[in-house]
Amino acid sequence: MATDRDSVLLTALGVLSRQPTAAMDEIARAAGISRATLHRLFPGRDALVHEAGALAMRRMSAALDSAALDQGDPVAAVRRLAEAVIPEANFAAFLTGEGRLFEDDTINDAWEAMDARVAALFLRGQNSGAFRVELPAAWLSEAFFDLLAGVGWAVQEGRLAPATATTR
Amino acid sequence: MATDRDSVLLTALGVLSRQPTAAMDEIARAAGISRATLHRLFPGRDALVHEAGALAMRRMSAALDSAALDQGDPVAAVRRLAEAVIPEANFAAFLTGEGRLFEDDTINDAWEAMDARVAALFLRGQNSGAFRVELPAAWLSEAFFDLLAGVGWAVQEGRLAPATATTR
DNA sequence: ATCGAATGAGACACAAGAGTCTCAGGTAAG
DNA sequence: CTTACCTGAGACTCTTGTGTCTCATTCGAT
Repeated sequence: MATDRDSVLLTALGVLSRQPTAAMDEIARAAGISRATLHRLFPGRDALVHEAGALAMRRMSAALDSAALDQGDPVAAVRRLAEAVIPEANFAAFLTGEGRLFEDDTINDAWEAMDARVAALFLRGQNSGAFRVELPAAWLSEAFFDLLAGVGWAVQEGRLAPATATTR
Repeated sequence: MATDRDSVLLTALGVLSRQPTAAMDEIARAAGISRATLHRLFPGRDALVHEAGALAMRRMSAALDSAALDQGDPVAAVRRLAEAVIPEANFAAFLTGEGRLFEDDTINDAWEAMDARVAALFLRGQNSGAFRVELPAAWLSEAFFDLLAGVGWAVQEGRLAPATATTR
């Protein structure tokens, strides 16, 4: 886990989520390194965005882990989920915006696994009677990530600073 | 309003919402015309995406018009809104995905006007006691468009065919 | 059948970005 | 101090997409 690569990936994430067509040049300058070293760290643009996506996915998964979705009251779990995941909203925005990433099986599977975990939480809440049952849990999960990406966009455009939760 | 330009714009909309970096070549072939005529219709790529965005915005505005948001029961109005606008969800997905469009004042203003109309509906519902007041109406509007774009993405990726409403 | 306008196909130059390479300068370890 | 390694800067090639042009063909109207 070289911290250097990760720090470069984080700034790349920031640049690319604002401008998906940003050139390697701009990414390198934003990261404070030269284009040459950027190519030394990552063999090409594809590898860069791929690893950036993987990092974003790892961060989101870690956020889900920290929320302990399968424990305690479902309502409280959803609240924990929101609090844990909203700080990472920009990652969600990047992932949904960079559609090409879902051509990759690894990332696609990871995303579906996340989706399944959130859907399981909603399903648990529905079974326990805490949530409404009009909508399938899978839709609720989908909608949750849509809203999360929306928060990410909103933060990027500067019309949101300290976003908070309140769900359902 | 020459229908030919519009039909080309519609297919361009379809291609670009799936792949924002699609080349003029692909767009032309998807529209069944040659690259030359595409350039005869639209002076350049910028003009094409700009007009496509304007068309998408016109369609969404028309959908809002048909929903008569300021009349009748707020709950029924939201339901009408959803039914009118979900068929145009792909346009919303395109607009939110093509972030560069919002550098244009015309499109930006039109979007904000739409946002304001929806926010006004939610505010009206809140004032009449039909909707909850925990969330600002502006947030509800924002979230509504986020979900709409999400539906658009979902349809494009084929995991949704006859999407229906059910809101709140 | 003829004329005219629009279209498609292809060639062309131009620009931008990606990827590679070399070389000079700086830094840390010995 | 010296050496080995890493980095930045710049040049270079290659690819890709854009925009423009020309010319032959086709389609429709007269």
